[in-house]
Amino acid sequence: MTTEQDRGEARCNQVLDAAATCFRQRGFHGASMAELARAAGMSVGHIYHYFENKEAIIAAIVERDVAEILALLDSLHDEEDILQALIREAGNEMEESPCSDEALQVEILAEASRNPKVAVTVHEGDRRARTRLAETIASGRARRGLPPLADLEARTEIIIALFEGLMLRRIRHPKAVDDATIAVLRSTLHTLLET
Amino acid sequence: MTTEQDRGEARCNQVLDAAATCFRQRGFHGASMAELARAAGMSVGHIYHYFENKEAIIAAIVERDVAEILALLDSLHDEEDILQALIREAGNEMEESPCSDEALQVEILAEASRNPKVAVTVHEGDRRARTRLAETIASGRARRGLPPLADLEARTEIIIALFEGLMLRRIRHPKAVDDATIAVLRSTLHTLLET
DNA sequence: CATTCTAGATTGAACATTCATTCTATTGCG
DNA sequence: CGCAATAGAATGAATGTTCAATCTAGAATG
Repeated sequence: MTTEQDRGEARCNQVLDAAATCFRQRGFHGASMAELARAAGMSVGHIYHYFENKEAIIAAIVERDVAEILALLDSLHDEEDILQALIREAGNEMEESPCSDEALQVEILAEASRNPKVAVTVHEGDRRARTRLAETIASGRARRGLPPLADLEARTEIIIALFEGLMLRRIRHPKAVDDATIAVLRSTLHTLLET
Repeated sequence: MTTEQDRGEARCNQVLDAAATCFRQRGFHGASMAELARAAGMSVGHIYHYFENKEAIIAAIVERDVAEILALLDSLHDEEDILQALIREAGNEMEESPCSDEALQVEILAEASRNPKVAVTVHEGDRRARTRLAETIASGRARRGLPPLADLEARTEIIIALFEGLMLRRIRHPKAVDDATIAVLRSTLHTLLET
């Protein structure tokens, strides 16, 4: 039973991995099921053995994305100095090569703006993410012996906005990365996190 | 001749206004030409009298968007205190009702991430926008008697990231608007613009 | 003035293509 | 052998675009 479940799950992931690639390149509605099938190394008809329809695949991709973001936030708890790790990571994120996930992220947001089911997942995922980030920041400050913030949620919101804006910058201005910009970013985060 | 040009332009704008509405609701590739025609009050075939194909309509919408952003930046020059106007406007933007243009903005970015022609327009528009914003900030500081910034471009980049992130927040967390968040936003912008 | 003509504007059905999904036949495995 | 996994052609619907037919408005004519 476990082996069969594993195999089923592996096949689902095979589809989803392929779907993520196709969706990233072509968008949710530009990528056809035929393309997904090719990329997954599976027949078109067989995809429907694992997913009810294309919309179910889209929903699964969105949920996966939410889970990844939450896992990333979780990993911050392992850092000795959480605040420094956040600041460091922001700069590192900015230096990432542009072939990462902003295309898929933007597609998810575009879909959320017009598909109520996706919007629900995105909103719930966001609620959990910002709660977790707020806790993480509070925890990091406590470790540093800094006083609790009265405006913790507000600062969290602005920090998230900044991170999300940086992602968009990678589409609009892919060459934005330089030392000065990273320095301003880190200084801004320092103000938001450590003062 | 002028009247005919005007009529042609009016008809083009009729199509583009309708297209913007349909694209906002359904996305570039979810909205059909039949829907655009209905919304424009024009026959499907006649749209092709004004635009070569659907892609030309998409391109025109993107260019329109770029022009609007640049016009908005231009209007800042009329302010007595440019820096304060920027800070004030940021808070006002945040308070906007969520039925504004983030859906179309995100769709444009999604398209730019996978359509090279749109990407060129978006990149060029961004280059002009950030140049103009940097000049505006420099001008605002000069009016205040503040010293020029060595890291002007870097600060501009982070400010743009923040504005763009706020737009995404309207999709992910539509209820984010409260006084505390606006206060943090304005404080952050104060640091970036006025110190 | 009424009628006719002409050219441009306009329509929407037709067309060819593509799509998401279904379903029958085949394959693989225990 | 029987059942589950799998393939891919078939299906019906939807799409972007074309094009022949029709409409409209203004000029020309008697």
